[in-house]
Amino acid sequence: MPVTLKDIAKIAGVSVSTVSRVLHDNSKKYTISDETILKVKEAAKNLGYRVNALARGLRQNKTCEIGVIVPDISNPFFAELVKSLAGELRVKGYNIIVFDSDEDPLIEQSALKSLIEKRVDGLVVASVGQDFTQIKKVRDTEMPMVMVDRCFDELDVDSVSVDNVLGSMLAVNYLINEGHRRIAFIQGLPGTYANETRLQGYKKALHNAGIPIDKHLIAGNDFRSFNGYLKTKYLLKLSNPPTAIFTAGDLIALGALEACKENNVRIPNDISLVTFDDPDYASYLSPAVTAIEQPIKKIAQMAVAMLYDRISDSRNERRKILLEPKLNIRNSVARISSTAIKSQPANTDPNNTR
Amino acid sequence: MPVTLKDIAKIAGVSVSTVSRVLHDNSKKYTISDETILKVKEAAKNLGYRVNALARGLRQNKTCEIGVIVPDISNPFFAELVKSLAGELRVKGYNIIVFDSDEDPLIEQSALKSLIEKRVDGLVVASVGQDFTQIKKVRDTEMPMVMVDRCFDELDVDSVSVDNVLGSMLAVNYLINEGHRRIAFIQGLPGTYANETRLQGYKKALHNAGIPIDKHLIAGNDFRSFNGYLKTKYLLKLSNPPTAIFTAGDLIALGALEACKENNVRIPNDISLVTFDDPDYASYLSPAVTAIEQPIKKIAQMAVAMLYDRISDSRNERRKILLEPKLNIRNSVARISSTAIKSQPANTDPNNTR
DNA sequence: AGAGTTAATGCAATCGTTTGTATAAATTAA
DNA sequence: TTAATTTATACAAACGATTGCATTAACTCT
Repeated sequence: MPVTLKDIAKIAGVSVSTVSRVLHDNSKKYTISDETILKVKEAAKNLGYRVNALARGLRQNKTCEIGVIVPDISNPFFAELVKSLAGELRVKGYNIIVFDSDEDPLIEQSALKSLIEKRVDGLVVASVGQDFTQIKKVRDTEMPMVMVDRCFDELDVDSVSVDNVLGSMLAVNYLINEGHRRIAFIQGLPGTYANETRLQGYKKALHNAGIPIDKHLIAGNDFRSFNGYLKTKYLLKLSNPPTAIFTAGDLIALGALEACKENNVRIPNDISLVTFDDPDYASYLSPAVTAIEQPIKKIAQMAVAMLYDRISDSRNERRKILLEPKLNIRNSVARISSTAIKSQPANTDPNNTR
Repeated sequence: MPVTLKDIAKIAGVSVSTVSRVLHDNSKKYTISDETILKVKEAAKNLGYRVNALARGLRQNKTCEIGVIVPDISNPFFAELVKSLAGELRVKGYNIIVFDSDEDPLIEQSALKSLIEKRVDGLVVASVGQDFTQIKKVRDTEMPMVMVDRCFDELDVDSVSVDNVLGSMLAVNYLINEGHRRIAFIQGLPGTYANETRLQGYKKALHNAGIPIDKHLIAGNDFRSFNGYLKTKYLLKLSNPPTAIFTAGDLIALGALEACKENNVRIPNDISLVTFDDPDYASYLSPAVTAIEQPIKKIAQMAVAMLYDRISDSRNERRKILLEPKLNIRNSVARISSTAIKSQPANTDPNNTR
């Protein structure tokens, strides 16, 4: 059985409260003789004392734990985010409890339940959901919470994310500048914040350029790679296929690459590719993929700062932070001459055997 | 303030113990009238009761939490491992508390401390360490623990990992069969289990083939990509450079790719590459990289099963499990004719401008 | 020398559960 | 009808810490 204050008290011949003060209480409110301090510390060390965080948390009504929920920790974006959050929080004296909701609202819900029961001091949530009833319930609690990446426009809640609309516009504008007109969008899970805002940016960029939106060029239904694979196959089979694909997430792009490879469609010669998210390996892909980079570290920093503010003072007003994305140009986009676009179908490459 | 059993008891007009039994106790040891059950459940629902896991854990002496420590959660291998562990444990009713030690033994140590203080029911540890004094101390506790991926040969402790020696041999034997003789090894952190065993396999394969070990061809000192980058640059500059590089981890391979790209060294034409670890994106890299795949899901399953055994019965003997790795052949290795090898220096390609 | 301080420590309540034992009322058995 | 049993519930002691208050002894001041 683990050692308790009581055990130490017995051996050191003092009371439990004295032991507690020696070991944990730094407020010099109580004076304790050097001799006692020595005896207690000695005994604690010999017995290998470890404070019971449950008992302490119960008594102090705080746990120094922050709950983190992400939809998919194997997605490099979230892995990096979790790492950054953990780093930021560690220096502030907090540990994190991570839940992977596996893109499943039910798991997310049970994760929320668990974390609340554990009495974490705060929550950082990247929600799967298209629907915010559960999140709203938590917000209406005194539980400090900030949402990251996946949040809800309509819900008044602290949140930090990248400016997805701007990100998509950067990507699509770049494609347009390179001469593309038929630009497909393979989206993630419809109804989610990340997806809707990215879609919105895509549409806005096309609209600004006076390019009508062709709904056959918008496909996809989740953020996984298989979705990218399937929808790329579909797009390549269109009678009038796109000259460029913009994917809503890194995994989708991976799937798109696979589909192109299988169909012997070369990037960027036969079709161009840009993706939202910029994982470390993007520059080593075949070809190096042009991508929208999110400032992950900064997202984590802001989220932690906001959470900290809310923990300290729950009564200030809620904020929604948008950070700037960045376009990293690599080799997955081909320039198309505008004459070619006007005079003939996009796919002019005889090697393209799709 | 959160709702407690007391609040419910007051409203329902019964005692706290009755409330507790209605809400949580499934042992039909105590009979409670339907009327009371209804009243209590009603009140609990109305008040939005959430059990306090701290109080419960304290009383029951268990938390249903498992601590997980990994050296780098942004490494896809560990991200995937954590995800698998979380999935396996969730169905068994356990949550996980993840710590990222950031390859730092001091952080690992403080993570261990935190987790023990939190009274987790068990630990799954992929240790950074070259040194197992801390881990040994934990093992000698009644805390159930299993080590994964990074363990210690000399320490008697439950562990699950891939057969690293075999994995390296698969990789190196394959290179040898393709005609390579000058095979470099870019290693990870020396002194760690994963590294030493992989190095051992590398040496053994060379030895079995009667190829002497050239210590200039063994370089590197951690598992990060920058290490791969630097050491590849170094290897390329050797007067008698290797014809193939075998890297000890996926991130190292990424660094190697970058260095080759910068030096206009083509893979596999100018140099071949094989890596330990096989992340999802490996097949989409430029070129698709031949890699040693670890059965991550199986590692997680075994680890959880073993941990579970130990939690149920701490007195059975400790086991060390080795799982089989798999060689996934892709396009990063060139066949070298044996005549070329015998008659002239390995690098015969005039395009190689290193 | 007595009053007032200060130093050093102990007592006991508390946090929110769980759970063994006790108890009262209702039912059954003899 | 009374003892034995069952049903339904309450009491109270843990779990291991923290912390306001009380207490004792020693010291300082006048």
